[in-house]
Amino acid sequence: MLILDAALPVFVRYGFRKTTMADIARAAGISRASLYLSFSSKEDVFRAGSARAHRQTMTEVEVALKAQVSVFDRIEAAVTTFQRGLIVPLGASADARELFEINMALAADITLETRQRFLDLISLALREAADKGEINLGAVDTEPANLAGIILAAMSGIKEMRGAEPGLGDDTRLLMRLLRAALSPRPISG
Amino acid sequence: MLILDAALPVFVRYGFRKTTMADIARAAGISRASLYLSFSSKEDVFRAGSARAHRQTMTEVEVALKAQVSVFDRIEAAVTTFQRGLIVPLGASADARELFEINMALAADITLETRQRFLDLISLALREAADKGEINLGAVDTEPANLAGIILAAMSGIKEMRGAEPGLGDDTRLLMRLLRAALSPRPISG
DNA sequence: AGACAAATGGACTAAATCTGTCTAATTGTC
DNA sequence: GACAATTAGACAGATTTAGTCCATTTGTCT
Repeated sequence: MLILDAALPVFVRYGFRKTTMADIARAAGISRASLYLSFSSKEDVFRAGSARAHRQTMTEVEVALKAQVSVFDRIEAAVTTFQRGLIVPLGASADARELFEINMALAADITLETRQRFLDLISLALREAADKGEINLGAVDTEPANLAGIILAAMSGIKEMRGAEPGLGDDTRLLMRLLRAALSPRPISG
Repeated sequence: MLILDAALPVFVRYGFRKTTMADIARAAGISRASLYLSFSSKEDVFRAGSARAHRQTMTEVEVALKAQVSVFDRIEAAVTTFQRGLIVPLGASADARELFEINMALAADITLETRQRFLDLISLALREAADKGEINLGAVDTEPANLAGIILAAMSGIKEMRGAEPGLGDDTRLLMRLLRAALSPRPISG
């Protein structure tokens, strides 16, 4: 949807409150009347935009998890994709907090569903890798779902602390090295 | 003035229209009531902020023109300072056009005075350099004021075309090399 | 040309927001 | 406690916005 592609950057730039339907229509290159033919309210635009971004990002995440590389590389790619699609854009906004709250008020279901689906996909990847002997879960003695939960929690924690700073990528890579070292079936050094 | 230091980034971020007195007060860490103790209106805040930025930048420009280096280096430093203080910040705004127009509506006098003063300073530097034989104006057969005018015009033209792109600095340096080559008393190649 | 659907400009009301002003209460300082 | 500075909060009036509606225009198809 072209309108949503135009609307999301406007929300990111001005925040929800300061963004008007006229702003969105202008950005989309249509009239305000036309905008109301597609969406019934500003909340509606935002909800649809959030849903679109979540759907789009998850499609990319699924692609990343299908690549013919190690499970670590696939998970790292999935995490990076998730961050770039749903975390960094919000962090780049001057009104990140407002947008987060509005998103939770208007599109909590989509957001929580997406988060859960991301968890499931990571869990599945870990479980399959464990079955193939690619990784060794015995060393950390836990279920794939718990590991996936840790990864997601660390991601949001890193985001919380670093905001839109460049260090975000570094911390994420460090997290991935940790995972790699902990789950590799053979000792790293010896 | 702390309030103005806080207010200007807000104007740059949201534009004049979308910026409210509540936004400015919040950014300055004071109450809206207090803000009205110092300024009588939003226009007043903007005007004072513009004046402050212009004054501050011109002070820096004067310092740059006093350095003990070649007239070319002094002028280049002055131009860079001018750009960094008054051009780039506006260009970084999403509402650059609105801010420019508002500035011309509310603070045209300050802006034009500053521009004229900048012209005079550059002219003076060129004239003094010519008197000392550091540069040769005969090759271009014109007055220092005209040369200064060209420099300022080229600056605004470059800004117009490149916006906030990184190429702005490159074009400016090229302009300075041109100036250097044209005014050097001895031929560059022989 | 004529028929048809989609998009538009513009008008409109009600609700929300913002401005600028004011006062009583609060805060911090001497 | 006295004092000045700052504040929260209320307020009226002006401006902006949301959401709706319709007559007109635009573009497409036959």
